Amino acid sequence: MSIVDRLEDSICQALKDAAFQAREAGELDFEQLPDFVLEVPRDKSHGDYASNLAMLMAKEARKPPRLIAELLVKHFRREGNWVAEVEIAGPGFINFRLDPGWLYQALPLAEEQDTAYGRSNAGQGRKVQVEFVSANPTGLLHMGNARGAALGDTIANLLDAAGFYVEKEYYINDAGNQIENFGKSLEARYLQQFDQDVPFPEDGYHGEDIIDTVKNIIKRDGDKYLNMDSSLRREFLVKYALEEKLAHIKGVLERFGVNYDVWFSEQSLHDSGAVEAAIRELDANGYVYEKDGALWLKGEELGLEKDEVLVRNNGLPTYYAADIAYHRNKLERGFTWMINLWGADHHSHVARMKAALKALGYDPEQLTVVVMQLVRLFSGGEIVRMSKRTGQYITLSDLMDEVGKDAARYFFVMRSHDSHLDFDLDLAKEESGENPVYYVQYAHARICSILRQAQEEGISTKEASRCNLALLTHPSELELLRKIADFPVLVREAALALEPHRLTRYAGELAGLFHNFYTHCRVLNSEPELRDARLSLVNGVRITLRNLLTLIGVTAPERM
RNA sequence: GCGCCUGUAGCUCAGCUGGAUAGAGCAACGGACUUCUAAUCCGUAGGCCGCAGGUUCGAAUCCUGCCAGGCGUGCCA
Repeated sequence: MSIVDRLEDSICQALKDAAFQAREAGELDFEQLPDFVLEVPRDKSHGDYASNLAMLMAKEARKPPRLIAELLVKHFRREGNWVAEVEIAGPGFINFRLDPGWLYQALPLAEEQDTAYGRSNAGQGRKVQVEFVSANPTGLLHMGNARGAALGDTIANLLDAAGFYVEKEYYINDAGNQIENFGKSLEARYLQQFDQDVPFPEDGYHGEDIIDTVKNIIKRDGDKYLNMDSSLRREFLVKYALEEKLAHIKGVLERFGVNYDVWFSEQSLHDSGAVEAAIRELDANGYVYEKDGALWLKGEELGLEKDEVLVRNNGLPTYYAADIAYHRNKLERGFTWMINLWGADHHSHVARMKAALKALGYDPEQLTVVVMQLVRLFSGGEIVRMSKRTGQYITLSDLMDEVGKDAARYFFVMRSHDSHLDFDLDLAKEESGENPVYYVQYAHARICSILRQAQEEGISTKEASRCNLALLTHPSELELLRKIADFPVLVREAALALEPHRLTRYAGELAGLFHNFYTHCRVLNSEPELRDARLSLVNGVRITLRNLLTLIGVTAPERM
């Protein structure tokens, strides 16, 4: 448990005890304590913590909030919770001022836990799966996929740090219509390479990349597929192209710092009969009927807007049916929490997926879909136009060439997932503090520089617990300590909320506090005792920054 | 039409389960380098929190209606 949690728990407990004691003394009347909060006030003059308990009790106790606050304060016990002062303010807030001593505990803790600082056991080993990107293996990764990759990977990192057992998975859509389509497109490009005048399929894949793919095929196998039955030819072409595309996607994601535990093939669900089995189970549960030669799911009965097709009248199961089988498979593998990252264009699928889980007898709450809004690229203040029709777009690979992995990952995580993301290419390339990534990385590099020089000057680093940390009294030092102490709470809460953007926000704040400290406090030229305490502080910031950047998938450079 | 998301400073966005006087970064303006990396720091200015009601001690936050933008509303995925 983090020192912040411990502190907050003990103050809350003392508040509750105070209320019960007041009741015992016959001064206060209530049945049950309301759900009150203990929070950090915006305004520092309101102390380190404030509680609204007295105001919430006013109605039931039929006493003015300020009077209740007085009673609570009278019975409030300060032992063991670092509370130095208690005061009543405003409409009935109880404000607490703490002995700064509690903050100093953060440094020995961070130092001792080192790379584990920030981790917790909130998840208690619960088995969770994060499925993300899952782009069709028929093309290249675009900006939407890139955002999904950065967000998904960071969410997985967060959950891992919060004590969950996490597996990352990529669902390969290697079946169904789009593969059919892919085959037609490949075939057309293939034949075109031999100067045959074949029309390109209307809904085909226009990307230039598949022209390269067929060229590679020709390089390897020549005209082997030229005089061949069309369906057989497509089968060969698709098989080759899927392998190539998938290998490419894997490579790009690896370069982006994303490594999956499982690559799951949709086709395998068809081959194993899992799709059929899922439909049978839905049927057994009474949610399936036949109409117009197709099999339908009784969506309306499950709260959907309309019924949905599971198997088309041509006998082929829909993507939906396969997805139902897929999620059933996930649950059968023992995951009790499934997290999917989907683009906003798939949001209507969320309700359908949850309805299906319900129909299978599972709790829909076991699935959380993080829906991401669209990404717009900006360059020179102008939107970079992308065309799906012509296949002209900036890929994740291009983006990394342009701005680097660190900036790309940081920028994608910076915004809340349900907010549109304007990605400023110029800013991401900028090597200055205007670029939020550099700003944070620079703080880390500066710290490393100080520690390096200390070492060069032969200053031996002392353990935090052996330093006189009470010498750290400058406001910028206290704020830094407070921020470091908060880190484990931040990680836990960002994980449970599935909100990685809290990390980048915190990163900017922590780096800012450090830069401020840096200009106001000297480390190496201070008196030895103070110097050692500050070295310890700076080291605590280093550990926190490094762990933080690691969660985001961004490097923490020692020099810049 | 219906469903989901969004609307907060000039721009890009935070604001956790409702809490005290609404925040950050950038842009603007004014300052700070003999001293551990100026890729930095400090200060100033900037707001009917889309609009209108409601809930209550208290609303950017919850509810309802409206306005604006995005996405969706296939036997596509």
